Amino acid sequence: MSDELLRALDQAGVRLTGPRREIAALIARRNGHFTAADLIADASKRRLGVGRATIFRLLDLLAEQGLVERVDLPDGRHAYVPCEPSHHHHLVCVACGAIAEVEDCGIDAVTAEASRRSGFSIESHRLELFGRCPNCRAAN
Amino acid sequence: MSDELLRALDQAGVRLTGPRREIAALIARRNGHFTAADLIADASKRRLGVGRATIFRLLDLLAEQGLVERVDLPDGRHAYVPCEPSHHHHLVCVACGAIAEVEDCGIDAVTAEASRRSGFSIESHRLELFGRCPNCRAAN
DNA sequence: AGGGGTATTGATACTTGGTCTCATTATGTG
DNA sequence: CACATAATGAGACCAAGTATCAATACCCCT
Repeated sequence: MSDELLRALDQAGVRLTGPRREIAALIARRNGHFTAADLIADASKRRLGVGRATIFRLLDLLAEQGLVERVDLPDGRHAYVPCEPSHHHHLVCVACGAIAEVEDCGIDAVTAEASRRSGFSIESHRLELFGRCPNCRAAN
Repeated sequence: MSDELLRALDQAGVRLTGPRREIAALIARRNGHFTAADLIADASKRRLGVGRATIFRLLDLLAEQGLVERVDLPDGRHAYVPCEPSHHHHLVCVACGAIAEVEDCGIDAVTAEASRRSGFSIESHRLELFGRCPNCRAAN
């Protein structure tokens, strides 16, 4: 539900405005990833009268809070996925767009090894995994 | 040198045209990553008369051959990095833009673990590491 | 070496994803 | 309940990339 997003925004000290509530609801009723264009289309379909800019602004805010994250799909498009604010990575189903989160499962060893070999100090990383979710596998 | 890029393009059966040679030379004389805009600026500074579209088209071609790869920088911009065609990942220096390549060093274990936990079958992944190269570390 | 089919080119228009500005409106604090 | 201030929507703008298309340049063939 969108309550969770709204609660977190409230925590963050931003105003809980009408448009923000509406956009949060749009995000909540999608599952898996979505693009900014999806939200814009949803909003205009329902004649919510919220502006393009407001949608992008809310996405920025949510991203700052770690409630949403931007992933770059293999085809070059960008999508946003709602998620927990802790550090983690995403598994994206290339067939249906479903998302799963995986917490760290050994990446640190990889970054340590890369650091050792290259002499770089590593500050951050980005890992995205693409594949097929159990449902889509079952459906062939 | 740009010869390597040109040779590879020749292998791939594309025509070795004047504009392509010139753009390849521009790429070769950069080190580390660059954006399409960088190349466009280079080209116009030297009055090469090559069109915007041609630059993007060559980048596509090079990307198809795996001679160049697109990375998404942490700030959201896109850059291209020249690289070997084998599967690997990039270490990007956030200070100077230098690039190092690391071959697989344990990622497979991570993807296997993620797959086991989530039930997804994993087809591909993208890993980018950001940090500081030895030079920039030395320079504080 | 030269002709010619075809890949490639540059110009330009367009699209997509996102940001900026600014006058108007809504929020929540006191 | 008033008011300072955050947030909004409209629309211009920007950056990165794609599509179209007539003109050009490769390079294969002989």
